[in-house]
Amino acid sequence: MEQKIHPQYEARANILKAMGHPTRLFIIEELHKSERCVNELTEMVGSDVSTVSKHLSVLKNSGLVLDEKRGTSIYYRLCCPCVLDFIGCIETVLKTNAEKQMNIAQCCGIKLK
Amino acid sequence: MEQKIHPQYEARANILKAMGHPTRLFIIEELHKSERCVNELTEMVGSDVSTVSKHLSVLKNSGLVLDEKRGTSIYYRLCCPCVLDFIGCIETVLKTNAEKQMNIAQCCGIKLK
DNA sequence: TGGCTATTTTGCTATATTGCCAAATAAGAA
DNA sequence: TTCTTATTTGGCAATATAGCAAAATAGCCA
Repeated sequence: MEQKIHPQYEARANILKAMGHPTRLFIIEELHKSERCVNELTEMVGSDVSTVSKHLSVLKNSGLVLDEKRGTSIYYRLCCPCVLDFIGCIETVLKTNAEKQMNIAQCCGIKLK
Repeated sequence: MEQKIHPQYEARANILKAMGHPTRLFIIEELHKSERCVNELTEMVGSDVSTVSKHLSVLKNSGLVLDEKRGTSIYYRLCCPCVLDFIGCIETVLKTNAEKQMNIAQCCGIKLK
């Protein structure tokens, strides 16, 4: 039986899956601005520190971030800043969808603000 | 209580999540080459047609693909081909990780083929 | 109409993810 | 050493996802 979906797709999907969570996406963007320790990120995210730690571990396992211990804290930073280039395209998708919905609404005679 | 993670991140994460599955990633790449109907994709993927249909519905709901009925078949095509630009960066991440692992192995005196 | 083809939906089970709490770990300061 | 801070881990419940098979739906053609 032929293997149709190659391991290559698994590897790529893992990275996209790691990015596919609002909190992790937020963290990625934050780390794009500057490195941060768990404590700081927890403050920004607003959920339990263990939750943030687990999100960071997902990002680390997928190879998207690196960590470095300095003093009493562990600082995380983005491994490949190019992942932020995705956002532009994603915004294009979102905009396209929004416009599509607007057109549908207008065709139905619904007035939008 | 301040809302820390904005809806914007939810929307973006949804698109990344939709891409974060090996089969769906395969389908996206296939649709990048040319539009395809469910039948053709099912053949290529090698799993049940209902499974492929569900994956396509995920991609459609996230706005990544469009469908058009022609004759008895429904043809899917990529909405925003730019999503394929991600792959280059993802490969960079994967390559970086692979090299990191190789270095670790070499430091441990493990010989690689 | 009935049969055929293409696709989607539903029902189901197995598995994975999320997020919180509490406990464990690590390391610096007193 | 004990106290404190920073982070990770384990346990657990709620929720979401994946994939198959069967049933339902839609549209074409004789």
